[in-house]
Amino acid sequence: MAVTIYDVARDANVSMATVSRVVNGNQNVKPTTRRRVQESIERLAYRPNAVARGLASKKTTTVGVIIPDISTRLYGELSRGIADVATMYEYNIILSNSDERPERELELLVDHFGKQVDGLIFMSDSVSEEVREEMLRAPVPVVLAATVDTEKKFATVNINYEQAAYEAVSKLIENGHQKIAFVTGPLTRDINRFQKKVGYERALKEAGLDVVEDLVIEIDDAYDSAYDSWEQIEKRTDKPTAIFASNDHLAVGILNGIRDKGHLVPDDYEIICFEHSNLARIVRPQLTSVVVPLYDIGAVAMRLLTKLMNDEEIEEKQVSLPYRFAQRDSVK
Amino acid sequence: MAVTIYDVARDANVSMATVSRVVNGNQNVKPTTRRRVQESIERLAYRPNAVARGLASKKTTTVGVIIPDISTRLYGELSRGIADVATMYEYNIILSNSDERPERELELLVDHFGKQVDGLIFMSDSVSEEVREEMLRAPVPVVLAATVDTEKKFATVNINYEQAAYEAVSKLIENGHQKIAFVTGPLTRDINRFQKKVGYERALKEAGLDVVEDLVIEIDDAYDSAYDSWEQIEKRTDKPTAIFASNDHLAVGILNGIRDKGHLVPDDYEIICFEHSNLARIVRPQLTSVVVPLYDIGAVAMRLLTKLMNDEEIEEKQVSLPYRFAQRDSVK
DNA sequence: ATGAAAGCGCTAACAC
DNA sequence: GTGTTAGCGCTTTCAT
Repeated sequence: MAVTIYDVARDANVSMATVSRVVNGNQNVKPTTRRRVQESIERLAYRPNAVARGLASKKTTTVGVIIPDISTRLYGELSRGIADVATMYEYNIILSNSDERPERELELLVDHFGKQVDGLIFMSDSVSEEVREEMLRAPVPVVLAATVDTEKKFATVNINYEQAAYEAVSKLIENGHQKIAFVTGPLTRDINRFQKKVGYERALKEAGLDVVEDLVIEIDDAYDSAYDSWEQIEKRTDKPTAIFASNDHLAVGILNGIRDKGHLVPDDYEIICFEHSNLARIVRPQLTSVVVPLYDIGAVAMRLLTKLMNDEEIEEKQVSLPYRFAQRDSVK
Repeated sequence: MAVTIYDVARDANVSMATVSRVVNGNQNVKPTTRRRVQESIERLAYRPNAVARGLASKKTTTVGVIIPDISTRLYGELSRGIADVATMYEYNIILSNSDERPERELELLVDHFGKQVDGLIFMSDSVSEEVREEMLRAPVPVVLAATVDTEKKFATVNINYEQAAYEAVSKLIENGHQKIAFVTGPLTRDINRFQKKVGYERALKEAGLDVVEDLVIEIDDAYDSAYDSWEQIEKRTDKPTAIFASNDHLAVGILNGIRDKGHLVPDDYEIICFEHSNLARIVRPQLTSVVVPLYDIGAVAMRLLTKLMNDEEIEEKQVSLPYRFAQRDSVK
């Protein structure tokens, strides 16, 4: 049996309450008894049982993190931001992958709340009605990170994807392109449909260009899909001269597709994308892109959550972080 | 206040014990009362409190995962393997980043054990004496994943890095190279010093080649360091004609360094490396490499842990997984 | 098949 | 400044 607070109390000749006080840094303990208790703790190698503490205090110092897929660079980086701030505030993290499946997200929410997390950070490219309702019923604060909440009901941390997409496409238009493709993962995902695509179309319209549905190329969100898609795109009579890609691995797929066919970027085709990793700097030519501050989104989301958990006043629950453009070599 | 097992018991006109039985699927409940209890659970929206359950049962159905850095592809992939098997066996994961810092690893171990995890998976490129001792004292099973344990005291899941390095370097030798550099992250890390470097040297010796310390190029384990290092390497009078890199991002750094100077791979220099991500397939030329089954290492480690937690018989605690070579274009 | 009751290890009033 | 005591919400003997 592990040593408990009671064993320490007996050893130090004090009550459990006093031991509890020194363990929790309560000031109302005479220095001499504090020392005595600390010695007993040391000698017996006492380690507080966080589960018992959690039951008694109703705080677990644990937060839940529901994430689509931790093995991607995007969510790996985001998680690191969350984790570092969590460490700073002495929270542990229970991390679960949802694969963007609404039923799984729902299970996970119930599961995490059952584990009595003190708060939760949720990430997904779209939020189903059931998931939204479950989060609205949450017994603890919830923050959405890099996740679009069209109804503005939740605390969120994002960048303005719509505006960034608009600006990215506008650069391509300024360079004289008339036919610009938007290569994207599933448009069933809110972030693609209601943010990036909308920004893309707004840029086109404002420039007086036609919005051609055929130039919206919806594929699996994977490098290989993008690579393979180029062959199809190139065959078109009305093929694009520039590509706006939803993220960097898609962009690199297109880029390699183009180059492996013997064409040149940016001479024959220009490419711009959202950047989620160092991939954009690794490939040749390096990709011009919108740098998404993933780590910061995670960090700010976690910081926001700590405030919510402490019932602190929040000035603004919908945080929009700045992004920047990295001018590199895939756009002239 | 949340609804408790007691509320359900009163509502269904049974004792807490009976509610507990139906919640836990115990067969000793009359079907009619089972139904009645389930209806009450439904109506009151009762959700078991996992913390209370953990305190009473001494099982939290949570495992700890201590990992160097979740934002890297290597550990992201490894984690996903762990997480998927954990989900399969209905465990949650508490995930913490150590950045390979021994003091932090130690804190984390104590922290996780305090949270009463039922088991723990530990990853690190080297294991300090203090960390080793803490894990030996662990109150629950521990499995090392992708982590070298020279003394074979722990349950581990790995590939044979030494042999793989040996084979990789041998390929380069077969192609006629006499001066082969080993580009690696810090040699303070056991996996580099006692596995990969040893395999590299064994291949050299067996082929009757000199082992030149100058050709062991120890740098920060980062793309940019590798990229920058090429400039220095190239200046040497006794420069290598082939490179064996400790991992793919290092290899790509070297590759880009070489190409940006106007040289060709594999014509001027050949490169082979350990592969931890799809980066090796994304760059041009694609990298010939040793494919490390990261996902599987994670999955097998977690599976092993479940057996240990269930006191099942283990045939072999030191698991060595197969690896394979991907023959691509950076080696002729 | 069901219930009563004793904890699990700790926190948090409250009393002294 | 310190001790007493009543829970926190559940599991788990042990009776019946």
